[in-house]
Amino acid sequence: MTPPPVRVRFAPSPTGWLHVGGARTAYFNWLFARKHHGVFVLRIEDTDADRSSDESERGVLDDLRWLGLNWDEGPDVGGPFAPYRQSERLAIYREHADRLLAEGRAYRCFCTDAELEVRRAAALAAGRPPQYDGRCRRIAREESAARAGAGEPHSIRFEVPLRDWTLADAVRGEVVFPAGMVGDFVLLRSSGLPTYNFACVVDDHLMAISHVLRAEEHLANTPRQLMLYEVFGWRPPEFAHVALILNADRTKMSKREGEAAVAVGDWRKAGYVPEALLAYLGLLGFHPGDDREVLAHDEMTEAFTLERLGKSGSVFDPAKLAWMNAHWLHHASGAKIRDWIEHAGAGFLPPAAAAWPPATLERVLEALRGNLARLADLPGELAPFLDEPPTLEADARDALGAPRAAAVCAAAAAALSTLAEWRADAVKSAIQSVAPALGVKGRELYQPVRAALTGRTHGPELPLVAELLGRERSLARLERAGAAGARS
RNA sequence: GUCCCCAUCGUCUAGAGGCCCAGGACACCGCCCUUUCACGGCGGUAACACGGGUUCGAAUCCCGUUGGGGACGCCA
Repeated sequence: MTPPPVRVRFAPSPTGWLHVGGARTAYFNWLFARKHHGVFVLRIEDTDADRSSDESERGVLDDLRWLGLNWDEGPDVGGPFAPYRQSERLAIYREHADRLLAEGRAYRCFCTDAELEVRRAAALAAGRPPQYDGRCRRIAREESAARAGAGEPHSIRFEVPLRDWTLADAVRGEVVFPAGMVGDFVLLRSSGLPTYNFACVVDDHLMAISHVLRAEEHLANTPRQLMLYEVFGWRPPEFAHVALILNADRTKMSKREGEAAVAVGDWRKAGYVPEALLAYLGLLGFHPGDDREVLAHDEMTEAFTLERLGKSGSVFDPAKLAWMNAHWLHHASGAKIRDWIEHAGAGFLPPAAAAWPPATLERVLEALRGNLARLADLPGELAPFLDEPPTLEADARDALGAPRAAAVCAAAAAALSTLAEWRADAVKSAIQSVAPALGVKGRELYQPVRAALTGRTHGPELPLVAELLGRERSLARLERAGAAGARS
């Protein structure tokens, strides 16, 4: 028997922003699809009418696009199993619920929220599992139909078979859920909207999903889903439950005071690049099997297997993410960084720099990349190339105030003004040529020059900076520093 | 409370009975490179939760304890 084609899905609920845990789940699914030349489906689980919003859906899709996790089928691009928004599939769920009702595998429940809440609280207080007691099971079919016909609000509950359920999970192995673990659960709410477990199973089956990779918090849902696959006579997909991403105190990662940002959008706004975020996330709970610590998408695709997913939760470490981001920036070409700026939102690039010819911008970015940890550092690092005169930092003011600083700058300006060609190597020799006459070298020579040229005492290699600054600006800045010293 | 899951350096992890008095990465600390900040290179501190088994031999297998987490909803 040939295995079914690989079809995986990411199924966010549009009730907020995209969470880094969701991003990782989406990434794993995307990788798995790529690896097996399968299909990556995006399905919107907007069955919680109160909490779902169009704005949130747009935000989640936008973050996924920013991450570069493109989907083959979804609400915006369509596909053979459309629609991909659960709120547009209500008739399908109703039809399947009716089928179970007719077959006697489900029943109408007329209990109200208030009643259920009271019983839940009582059960908890008495130390019993807070599950539904199944009382509406006993309502006769005729009475049930009559009450429904009279318009009495009701939900449809699944009649849970009392037996053990075994899940063969790709990550956890065989997991047995003992009988009685779950009570009769709701399939269709009184509002007509389906619940998660029901809609999920119906859709996964109808959309021919072959593998479900999702967070471990859904592990306990799986027996419910297995029950539904069985009553419908459907073959369940393969399941792989990925361990959670945790806060520093090892609780499930959530937005809290003093914790790392959980929203993908927050990292985006902070100037992180999508490849770096995914490279970091991809190694939380997954290991490629060798000592590589930074993997690009192609390498991850190649390495990715369900067997190499870990079982225990992983604490999210912002310091390592920061390192990962800096690493990507340090190794990127100027063109790549320009790409990121364009793609990640142009907000990080000062307008004056955006107006440069692309080639100029790329050269400057390539010179600066070693000093960039985040795209948000761009305005600061570009400032010496934009401000005229450059803003003097405190250290730079001190460097220019040093005994021979003004003389060095004046001499450097004189030497540089004779250069035939304005290139980094020539600039370097010219600067060095003034050293013997003034009796300075090393820091004493370079620091005043750097301070005069950039307003700072640190930054990329000095001759390169001078080359990028250009002859006019460099000479003007050095002459100004030299003259300032002469006056004092 | 009940059920399920998990347990190696501070953190991410390698490790599928001898290759491990435990390897890599981040962070931290030294040193080197360097005009500076970074980058890079070299080195260092730092872990098998505990107790019983099984075995010639256990981080690795089994049992228990402890700890942590997740789930138990007309949320997903």
